[in-house]
Amino acid sequence: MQQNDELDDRKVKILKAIVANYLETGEPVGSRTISKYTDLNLSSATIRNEMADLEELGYIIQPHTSAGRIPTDAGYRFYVDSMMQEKEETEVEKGALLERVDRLEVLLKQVAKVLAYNTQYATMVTAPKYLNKQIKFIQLSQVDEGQLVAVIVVGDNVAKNQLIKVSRGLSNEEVLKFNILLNTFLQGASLQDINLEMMQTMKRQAGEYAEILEKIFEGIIEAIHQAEELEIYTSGTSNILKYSELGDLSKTSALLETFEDKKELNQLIDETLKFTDEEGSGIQIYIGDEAPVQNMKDCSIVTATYEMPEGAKGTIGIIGPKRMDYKKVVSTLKNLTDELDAIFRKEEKRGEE
Amino acid sequence: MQQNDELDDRKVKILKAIVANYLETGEPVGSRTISKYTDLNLSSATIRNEMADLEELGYIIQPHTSAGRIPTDAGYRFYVDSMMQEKEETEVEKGALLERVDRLEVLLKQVAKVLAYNTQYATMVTAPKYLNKQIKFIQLSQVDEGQLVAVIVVGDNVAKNQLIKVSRGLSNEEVLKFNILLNTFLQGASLQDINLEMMQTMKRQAGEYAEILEKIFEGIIEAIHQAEELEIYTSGTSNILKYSELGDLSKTSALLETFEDKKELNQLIDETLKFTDEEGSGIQIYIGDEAPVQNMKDCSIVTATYEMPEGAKGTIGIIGPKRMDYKKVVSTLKNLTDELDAIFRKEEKRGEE
DNA sequence: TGTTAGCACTCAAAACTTTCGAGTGCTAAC
DNA sequence: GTTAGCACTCGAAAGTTTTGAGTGCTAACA
Repeated sequence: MQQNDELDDRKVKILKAIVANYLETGEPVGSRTISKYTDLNLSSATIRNEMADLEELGYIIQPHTSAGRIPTDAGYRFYVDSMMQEKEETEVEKGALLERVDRLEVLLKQVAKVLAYNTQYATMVTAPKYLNKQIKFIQLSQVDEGQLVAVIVVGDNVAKNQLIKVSRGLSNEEVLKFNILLNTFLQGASLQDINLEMMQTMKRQAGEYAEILEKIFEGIIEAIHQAEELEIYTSGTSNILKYSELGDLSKTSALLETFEDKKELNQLIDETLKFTDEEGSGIQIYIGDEAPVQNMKDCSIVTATYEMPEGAKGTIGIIGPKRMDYKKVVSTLKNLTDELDAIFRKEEKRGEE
Repeated sequence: MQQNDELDDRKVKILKAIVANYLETGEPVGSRTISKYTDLNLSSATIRNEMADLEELGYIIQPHTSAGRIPTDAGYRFYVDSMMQEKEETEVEKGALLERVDRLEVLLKQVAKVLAYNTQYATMVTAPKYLNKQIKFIQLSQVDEGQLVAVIVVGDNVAKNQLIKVSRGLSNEEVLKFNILLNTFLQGASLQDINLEMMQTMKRQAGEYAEILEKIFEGIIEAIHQAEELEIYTSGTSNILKYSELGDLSKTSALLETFEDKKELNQLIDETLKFTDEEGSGIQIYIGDEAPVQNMKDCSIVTATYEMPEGAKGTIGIIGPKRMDYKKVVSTLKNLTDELDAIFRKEEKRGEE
């Protein structure tokens, strides 16, 4: 059992018992309950004394006189920390969670869904963040008289196309010339290389085709966006209703909006990716005020990081009430990232054959 | 003023007043209120008699003895019908709702957002449903050693690409051969033409490249999906909390799920597109049980159809409480579709230059 | 000195009661 | 046909009582 500067073994045991009990029941827990709940064989009076100490130390609090105690954020934090140290692998039914799917997008949506279903909380999953953002390939082709398609491959995995309408058909020769121009300037260019000056130079050289070029640029800019801006998939947002202490409608509403808008979730993801190297498991827990998103101050967030063979990293997170089943959530999350890793490794092998 | 088989002018006037008043206040409306509210100059007692008749006819109902009356679905329906007949153009602030954007997807997301913001209800917008679903163009190119990209253009507006990893690089010649094979079989093919038999034949001809072909097929299948399966953009779902008679958490939750899952919304869209040709305005209103989606039985739905120059049609809808500001919603919706139409027309001209 | 039994006290939640008033239906008179 | 008047209904709001879980303190005990 871990030691703590201010907590002796007995207090630790009692605190844990309080938090565990509160997680289970959701009711403030009283001294008598703990007296029976633990194997300490202490009377309720003794527990009361200890509880008074724990309250003074800021780990638990009384919602009102004559009620039991509930954990403060610090109390939750203590509980979670010691839980993570113990690392007792709570076995959750494993495997077969994910169907085999081919497209990353579909897979990730499924991950979010499965996780939401298993935990009954709101979940989010981000696509992996690619690091290599060079333009690898760019090609213009004629679909038919008056319509062109530009294909741009950015980095290792993002391909983007842009349909372009033109007033007249181009000859094969013209298309070829165009492709040479594009490749000369853009192939291998890193995205920040593409600036206004370069665009101007290209336009000059393109002469009468400047207009088409303009549209291709649009396509490129979008491809950049897609490569940079993380896709975020959410699921189970309606679960928020189930745990949000109903009554405070405006907070619930704000939280739902955060999920709909998704922009704010980026903050959360940046935060998680920052810490991902340090710890092995890559699992992080934010309790209450620790959350980097304002609207989640009343929630707890558990996140995990997964990694693709190429090194791209993504985040999986669940957002629930502070009073959540941390053990189950953590182990479910672990399983899921393991499964993901397995799928990616298989995928890689398949590609190499 | 319209005539009705069972309602004389006075009853019509009273019914309308009841509905209008209830929409405003949300409170059951009593006889005294109506007596003052209308210009009929009748005492509350007379109104009471009329109200008793209207109740018997099923247009209004008393939530409990000693309360005022509220409209039934039939009452709402009557009100909405006569409102739509009158066609009084309630002027809502017009124009400048939509920023100019280039990509359809971005535009439609914005439409959903703007509408949600203006009405404070939940909204959904679908991408236009294209009718022409032939494969128009298909091309394979080599990105680099070991990676190919296949581009498939379906119909007029959907381009799809698929990255394909292969174990060895292909020569230019090989790529060329491949393209000839693909185009021979697939170009101009309507999507239902592509069947197992065709795939088998192609695979035989492809010989050692069968594996690559397999992946291209995957890409095609996805392109089909994307062309067929409507993208649905939703916004303002958190507004549901604001009007859902709070207390019935499970219904609210179910409704939120419907919006998250989106699959069920398809039913609604199919329904709206069916009726779109008949009426000029293309605006339809579903009240309560009229809704084709189970979870919306307690809501009203107002939908409008917009049309792209090529004839593709899409749906815009708002989902709110039965007690919604129909006039405002209808005119906002009209404005928005008008604006959309304008944008598309401009777009078309731009392309033709 | 740490533990415990006992007791007075607190206070939210639940259950019950009272009051209030908006609204009704009916009847009789205009 | 319309209206004034009146007894009646019943939900909502406000107030009251009861209940019981839980506390803190004190005094006694090992």
